Amino acid sequence: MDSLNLDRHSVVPLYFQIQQHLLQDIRSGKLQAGKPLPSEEAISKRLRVSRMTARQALKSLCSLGVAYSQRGKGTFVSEIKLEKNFRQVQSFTQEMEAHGSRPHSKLISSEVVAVPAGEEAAEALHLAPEEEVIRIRRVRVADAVPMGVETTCLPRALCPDLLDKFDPRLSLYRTLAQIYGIHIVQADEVVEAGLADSDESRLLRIPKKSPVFLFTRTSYIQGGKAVEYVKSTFRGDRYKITNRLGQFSNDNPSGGEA
Amino acid sequence: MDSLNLDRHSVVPLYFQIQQHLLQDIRSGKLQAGKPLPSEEAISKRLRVSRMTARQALKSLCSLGVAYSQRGKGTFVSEIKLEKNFRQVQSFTQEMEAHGSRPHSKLISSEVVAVPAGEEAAEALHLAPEEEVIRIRRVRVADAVPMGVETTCLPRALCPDLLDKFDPRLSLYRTLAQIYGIHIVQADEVVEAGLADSDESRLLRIPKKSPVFLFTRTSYIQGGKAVEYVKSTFRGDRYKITNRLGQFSNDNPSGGEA
DNA sequence: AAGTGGTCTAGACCACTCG
DNA sequence: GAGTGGTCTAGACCACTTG
Repeated sequence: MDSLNLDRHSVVPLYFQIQQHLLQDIRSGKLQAGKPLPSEEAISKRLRVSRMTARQALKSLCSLGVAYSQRGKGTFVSEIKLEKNFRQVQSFTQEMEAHGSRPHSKLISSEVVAVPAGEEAAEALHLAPEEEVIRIRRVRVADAVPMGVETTCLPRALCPDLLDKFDPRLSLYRTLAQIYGIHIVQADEVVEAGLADSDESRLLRIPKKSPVFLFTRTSYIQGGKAVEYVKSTFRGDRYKITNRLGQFSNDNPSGGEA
Repeated sequence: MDSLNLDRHSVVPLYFQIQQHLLQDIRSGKLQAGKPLPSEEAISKRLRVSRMTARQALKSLCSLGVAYSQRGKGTFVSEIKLEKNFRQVQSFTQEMEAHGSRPHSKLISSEVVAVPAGEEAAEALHLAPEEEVIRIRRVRVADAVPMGVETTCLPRALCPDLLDKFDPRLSLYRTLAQIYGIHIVQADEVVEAGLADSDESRLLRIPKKSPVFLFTRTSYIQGGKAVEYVKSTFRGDRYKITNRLGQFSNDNPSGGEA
């Protein structure tokens, strides 16, 4: 806390400089789990910022999950490790890279098709009748091991020339962001447990009726417009799901009593 | 917006009264998806609160996921439905009730045991050597259909007389909260896809080698202390997982560019 | 140029926890 | 009673978007 020199002319907000500094102290162990962080008053006085700015720094640590506040007591370092790889909206590519594996994909097919009304994909993407979608079917591979089969549908209107510009071995999400400015920020996902059919077992090189995950995912951009509908099958013997549940952002003055 | 009378002497914070009012307008359709919410200025002037208070109301809507802000443009109603039942930290009981089913449980066994060091449960709960845990094994039932088998471990030190006071047919989480003041606020969960063994298939009344989910869950209270370790097996034909991914709480001034 | 959200200040009163 | 976080005020300057 002492050694921090705030740069008051930086474009980086003061509260963010403070947040980063505290985060560093937590990671380095200078601030230990369960111990109180400096109070709003203390930060305010020592760094000569207003209390609201100090408060914003502390609250941002809370919403990151590395701290928690108790009225009348203080703000404390959480014992929960943040650094682990929990599930976010991310492509297979990002997920595998975060996990230390080298991902790539084998293209099975890619096409432009008109989805009949009533089909799941048309429902999920709110397509107009007979609106065209781009459909890409790929085998997802990590470190030369086939992990899953994935079929992605995107409304053609959003990315008309995707099939010309997209190298199907690379990350679709990165391509969408770089070329079309489409940033997926949220996804709804249904996971089922099932058995591999003959097609899947051949592509994934596993015995028929092996246990598999069946994913159905709809992805959204900021504001909630659906831009992607994906169905995929992943190997149960090589793939597992890691979730972190809870951690409500309690903007509820009751503090979340139930 | 017009008809709102703020109660300035209520214990309910002003920002929360405003938030609730806007939430109602969104749910009723008076404020439609994609349309701008009243600006901070507008709320501030019309309701005669400071701009920071108006801002807090709007930001709380953002962190609930029902709105999003764009610098220089405004704050808009998100198209994403919030009302759906997404996965939170909740007991089987709560999950089934939210889904409209009547849950109960059949006790298979309950005991106090000393967990050998090195075992998974001891690791997850950070138990001292030879520390005792309470272990409860139950079949989870929804509307008379057996859904899964669940084995829960809790450090005995936290709830010494749990086995006397807990009706195993009811919600464990509710009992922990009511009797011991233990509020589980977060959980880490690993999900695997597998096949039912003979024991599980008998208890769940499904064929052997049916597809199942295998859950391993560690639950935490505020501050990150682990209080529960659960392993469970759920039917793949009757149970599915619904997740909402993403929705970062961006306390990052960059706005989350990647 | 006008409107918007993002940040910041320097105060204030309150309810809560703890010694 | 001293210290803490929760709420609130009435201003301010900035960067950004849009017409």
